[in-house]
Amino acid sequence: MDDAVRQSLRELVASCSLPAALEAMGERWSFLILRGAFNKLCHFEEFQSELGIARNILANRLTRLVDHGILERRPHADDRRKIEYRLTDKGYALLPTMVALRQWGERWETGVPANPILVDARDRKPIRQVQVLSHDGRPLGKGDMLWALSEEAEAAPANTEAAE
Amino acid sequence: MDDAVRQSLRELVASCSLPAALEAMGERWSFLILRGAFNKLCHFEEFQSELGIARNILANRLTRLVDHGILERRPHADDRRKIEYRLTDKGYALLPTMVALRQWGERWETGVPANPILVDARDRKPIRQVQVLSHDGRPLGKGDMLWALSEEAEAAPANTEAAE
DNA sequence: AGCATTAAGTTGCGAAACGCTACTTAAATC
DNA sequence: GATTTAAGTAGCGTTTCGCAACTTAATGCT
Repeated sequence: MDDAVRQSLRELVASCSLPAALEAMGERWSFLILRGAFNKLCHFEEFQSELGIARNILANRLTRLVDHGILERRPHADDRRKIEYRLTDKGYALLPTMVALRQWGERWETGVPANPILVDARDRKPIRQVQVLSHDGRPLGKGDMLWALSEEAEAAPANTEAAE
Repeated sequence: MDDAVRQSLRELVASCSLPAALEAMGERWSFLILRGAFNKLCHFEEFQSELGIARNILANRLTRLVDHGILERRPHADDRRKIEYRLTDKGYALLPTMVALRQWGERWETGVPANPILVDARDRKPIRQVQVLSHDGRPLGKGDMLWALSEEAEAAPANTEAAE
């Protein structure tokens, strides 16, 4: 690997937002708490008993996720002891990441197609595998992508299919 | 939340493969090492100097990723000091997860569309946002999915667009 | 009103993971 | 043969994790 390539890789790494994402979601339990929230858990004690996580760690993770704007903390109106944790839009935007990770685990770790499975609420058919797609919808595999400066990139056509 | 719902959630959690995926990829540095491998890093010293990770931790992560079949360790033929770490198919299968996480970070953490960007190698147009799609390609958002026993689910039609 | 219970944490402390620096080992190069 | 390179390993201090017990405030029970 020559120096020019190495240098461009270093720049690439510097401006990558993967570290930023991991700063928010990279600690132990963060994704499992998120999964819980997707599954309609919203109280401290629910998370604690469902996940079996230590209480101090749970408290720490919840405040962190709130600080990052992934969860929203709201005191319950009727019972002022209770506090509800709810996903924000930012939190919901992690759905593709979580589903992709789960699908990978199903395919390559547990091996089971798992029961229950996620289905489309409208027709109850199983959802697709999450994949990386080109602008016109072709699935992209390992050799099909490269890095380009945004100046070099072809102008992206308005996505015909809805964006996130 | 009544007991029936709670119970079904507990079963759901038990058979979810997210914990299995996190067991393989949930530790600090794992995703960054994976990103490095996607970017064609393959030697110990390359990972170390690009990521700035401590040597003992790197050694530990590499052997873990090899043990999980995500990376493959192969001694170099010409120079027997060198060892190459390469992604296996199982490792490449994490591409959607990684891209989804990076895109989320771009959109919600760093805010920058980042430079360089990932483009389709064929036409150099930016790739799409990774999203969860129904069997027929509709994007699915927060309320559009539910859990179903595989017996209950409608038979999935053969995916017209290629699977992973 | 007084006591028990519930919800959401906090505290203390031992165990495990992390990070830094220096050292080792084997192969290649000078 | 001496030096450099590649890939680790070892020692040790710091941080995070995990468990159990404790606290605080609101609610419910009689």
